[in-house]
Amino acid sequence: MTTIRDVARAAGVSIATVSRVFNGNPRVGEDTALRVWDAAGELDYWPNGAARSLTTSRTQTLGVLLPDLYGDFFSEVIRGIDQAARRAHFQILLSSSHADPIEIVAAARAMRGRVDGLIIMASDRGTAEAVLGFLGRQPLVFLNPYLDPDGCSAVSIDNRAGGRSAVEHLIALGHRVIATVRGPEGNIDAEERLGGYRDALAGAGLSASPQLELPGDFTETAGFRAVSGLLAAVPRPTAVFAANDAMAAGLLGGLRDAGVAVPGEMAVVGFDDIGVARCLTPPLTSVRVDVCELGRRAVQLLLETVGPDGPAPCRREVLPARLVLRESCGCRSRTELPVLARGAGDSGERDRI
Amino acid sequence: MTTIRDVARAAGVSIATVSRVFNGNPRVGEDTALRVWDAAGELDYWPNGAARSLTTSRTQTLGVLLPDLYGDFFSEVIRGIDQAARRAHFQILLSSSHADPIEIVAAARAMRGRVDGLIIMASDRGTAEAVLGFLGRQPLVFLNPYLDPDGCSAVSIDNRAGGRSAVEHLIALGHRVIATVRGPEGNIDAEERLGGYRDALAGAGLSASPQLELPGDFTETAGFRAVSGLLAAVPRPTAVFAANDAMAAGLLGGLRDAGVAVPGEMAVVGFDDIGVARCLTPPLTSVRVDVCELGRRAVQLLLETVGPDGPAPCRREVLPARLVLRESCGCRSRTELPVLARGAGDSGERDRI
DNA sequence: TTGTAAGCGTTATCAA
DNA sequence: TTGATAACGCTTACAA
Repeated sequence: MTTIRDVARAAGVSIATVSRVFNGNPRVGEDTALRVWDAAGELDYWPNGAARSLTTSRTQTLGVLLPDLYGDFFSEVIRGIDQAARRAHFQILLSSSHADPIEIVAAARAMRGRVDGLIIMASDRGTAEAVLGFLGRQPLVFLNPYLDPDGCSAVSIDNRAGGRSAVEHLIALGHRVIATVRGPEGNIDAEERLGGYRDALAGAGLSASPQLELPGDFTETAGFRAVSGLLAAVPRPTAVFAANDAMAAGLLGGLRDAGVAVPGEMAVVGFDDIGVARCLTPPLTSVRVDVCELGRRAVQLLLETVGPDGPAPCRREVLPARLVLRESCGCRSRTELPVLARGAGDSGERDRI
Repeated sequence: MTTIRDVARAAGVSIATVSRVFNGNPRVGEDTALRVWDAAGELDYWPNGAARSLTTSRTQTLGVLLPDLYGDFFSEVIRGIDQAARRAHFQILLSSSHADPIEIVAAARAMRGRVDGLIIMASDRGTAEAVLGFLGRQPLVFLNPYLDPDGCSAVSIDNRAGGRSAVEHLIALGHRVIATVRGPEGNIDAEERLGGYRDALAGAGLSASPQLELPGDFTETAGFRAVSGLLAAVPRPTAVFAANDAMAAGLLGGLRDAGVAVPGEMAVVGFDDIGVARCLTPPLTSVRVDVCELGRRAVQLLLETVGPDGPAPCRREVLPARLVLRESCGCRSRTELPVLARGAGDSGERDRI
């Protein structure tokens, strides 16, 4: 491994000068700088990150701790984080698939001295508490709706409003018995979405009922499995709100297999608006959230905190969630909005399309 | 920030002793060790990673460089890498969404001194070449079918065989005019899958034709858009092989909107077997690949290389791709295999279910 | 069993 | 504009 010393020797200067050149210090002679760049190129030298961060006590790295997350949601968060971090010349140290507080705290501890700050998504309240307790005072942004307002910053999605708008729409369409498929027990986002569902029912004077709140875990299979409970409920629901699109997709599959017409006999609404939502049959009405932006904002907030201006005051941001109407809720006929045309019109909203 | 010195002072020992305790060195008195742990706990001390890696010249970190990747594929690769890395007490420094060789090489360079090795997925051959050229001799595993057999290790999916088996199945079902929707231009996996398609046609004495090889970019929208070309081809194809499931989903959506019966008038096969494949209408026949395992194997190979036994010989591994039959290819009627039952039976093969 | 001290590859503070 | 040199926080011979 070539070090700064090798370059200094080759260029006939001191290591201080080489360091200056690589840090863009203007007080270096032009020809000297050129000699240094040449030597460095020749020797294929690049400053050692560990050594650099030891002296500067800045790592240019953000730690990212995520729970056990699947599919599009995960990739989009990371994409957003990665984009924003790279733009600011930060790297990201990732640790995902954490099941419990112990694991996530251990992972955070192992990042000591390697990161300038942490972005943490706690799957449930217990984890969030544990993290706050153990991690004391280091720059930290939660990817959660939550918490002690002045403990740290947080960005979240307006899950509650999103869930409410979905169910309110179903109510506006005339549905009176509306079921939901819940996310994992204890999951904060899932709880908020459920809260939105209940809010909407309460707002319309409809009563909630345990038999209408079917268990789920965010997987397609959970959606499939929920179908039997859905059809067994008395009175039988005419609409169902799934806490995410994977489960909504499972519902659509299961309902098709059971011979139940959607939206005729059962309206379905999902949450997340994943890419395949409009490819399902019928195209899935869902609540769109900009998960990528969620990641970007988290980085933004964290960089404000670790920035040169010293610790900025904590902030909380909530990103909107917007209902996207398609055919699975029965609000529009297919002929009104051919999918091909819609795909084109949507393109500005979804960068992957 | 508390350092080893603070702990030494508090415990009344030298810094060497503290270091020994934290490194599990057995030559430390039992009571001394206890005092050190106490002091460390009290002061909330944990060794600084940067400093540690500077002395040991080991970072316990793996660099991961990925191209612009979407959805389930991305999350699963990371999941696999993360799992295997954590098990070996390694962290991962991630940089994704790289569009071109310049970017990926720059990102790799910025990781100097911060990682013990690199896992790189090059989207196209140009990138792979560039990486090999610039990164010279540091432990490196490609997540690609590829390359200079003794330059470095590589793990890949048997895209070619997977594509071939999908198309051979269509041929066995009697289809004679079979189209494909290609992945992004230059993408290695996409090219291999296309190669498999062509192999199968050639093997059956069927002729390939440019008008049957529709352009695509791995997005649902590309699938939607491919429908018009598909239906315009003369003679009209009776089956289509999509280079990934997102595009296959788009095809299903587009064909439904166009009023073309699947599989009756058009059989459809995808690639990847993403979670929602069986929720589509009709359930999508696809080629299953264990993407998570791909990530795990990459870590395994890399750890062999950076391991204490010195640089192991380079290895190449190819993971199998297996056709999963569902209804979109018309090979089975729905009543034969109710989806609910299949979901249960499949559970051993797919950990998320 | 414990302590002293020499690095590891940088940056940054002095002088020159 | 440059060069010595002292940190940075840790590991690890080598001594005691």
